[in-house]
Amino acid sequence: MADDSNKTDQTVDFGVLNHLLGYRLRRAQMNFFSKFSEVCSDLGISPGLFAIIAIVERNPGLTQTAVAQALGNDRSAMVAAVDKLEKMDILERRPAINDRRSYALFMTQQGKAFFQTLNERVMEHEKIMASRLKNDEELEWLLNTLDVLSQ
Amino acid sequence: MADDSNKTDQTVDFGVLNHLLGYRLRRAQMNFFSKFSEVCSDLGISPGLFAIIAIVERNPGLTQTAVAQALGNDRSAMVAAVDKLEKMDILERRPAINDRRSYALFMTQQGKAFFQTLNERVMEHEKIMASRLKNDEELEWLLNTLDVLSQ
DNA sequence: TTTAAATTGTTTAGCATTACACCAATAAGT
DNA sequence: ACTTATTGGTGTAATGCTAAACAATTTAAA
Repeated sequence: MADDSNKTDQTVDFGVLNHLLGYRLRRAQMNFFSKFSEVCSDLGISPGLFAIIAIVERNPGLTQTAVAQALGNDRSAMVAAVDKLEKMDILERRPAINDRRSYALFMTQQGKAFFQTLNERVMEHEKIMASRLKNDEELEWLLNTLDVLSQ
Repeated sequence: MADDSNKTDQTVDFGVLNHLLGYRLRRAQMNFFSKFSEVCSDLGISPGLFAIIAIVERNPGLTQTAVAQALGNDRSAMVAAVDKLEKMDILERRPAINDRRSYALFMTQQGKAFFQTLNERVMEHEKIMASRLKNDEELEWLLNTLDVLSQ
């Protein structure tokens, strides 16, 4: 009806926004981000830090830039992150054996144990969110579809 | 095999990260964000600004906080955004008729035309991304699924 | 009616993220 | 030997998000 008076009713028409993948993706991702923070903030771990830990845990000895490239981050952003994780005694820098410029990243003993509990929490949260889907097949389909849209 | 030597091979094992919805969502959303910027940065419109315009276009007369609540933003973040959109002559603040505290937001004449071209670009980009999916049914399913994961 | 509480737009500050240019040390290619 | 590329690191600017505070104003309570 598009009258020129002020809107006082509660309903808001989202129009094209409701059919845009980008907007829906943003809402879903922000929800995951806040939920993740609720679950892991007391451990001092953000989603970004968790990603770094997960990569180093599965690929011990990677250099900082290798981790940054894998995650699509800037090299410079790794410095503060690794500094923090090193101070938290989760991982450590060791001089690379064949390149005196670079460090190789390894989990500390305590870091390995820390990742266990951290991973448990994340997987628990993941299960809760995944339980909103119909079945495992739908979850697999969603993961694949998101991957298709990521390149 | 988890040897203690430095990794020199190209392949990186993403481990649990590959199966986490949050990580896949983030990658997909970041891809959409950068693609959106490529398409609309010359118009000076970010995804967040587009959302505001889309809401005001469909709901003329909403107050700033009403738009903020609809989009899940903070009221304070609206100020700079509306300032910018007002300077770009896309929308305007009018004093609310029944509340001298608040402004009602309306599209300008030029703003309506601007939204036309802006919307065309966004929908074109949307079609390209959606074409990666199998069919319209899959797109609808994805939109619904993302909505389920957004609350 | 008077008073207290809530709301609106706004400003400001802090925080994290991202991007970019730059640097010294080192490695690699010619 | 010499040039170029790479690595970790620093600094900086822009951005987005939160939270707190504030004056003006509205609403609710007494």
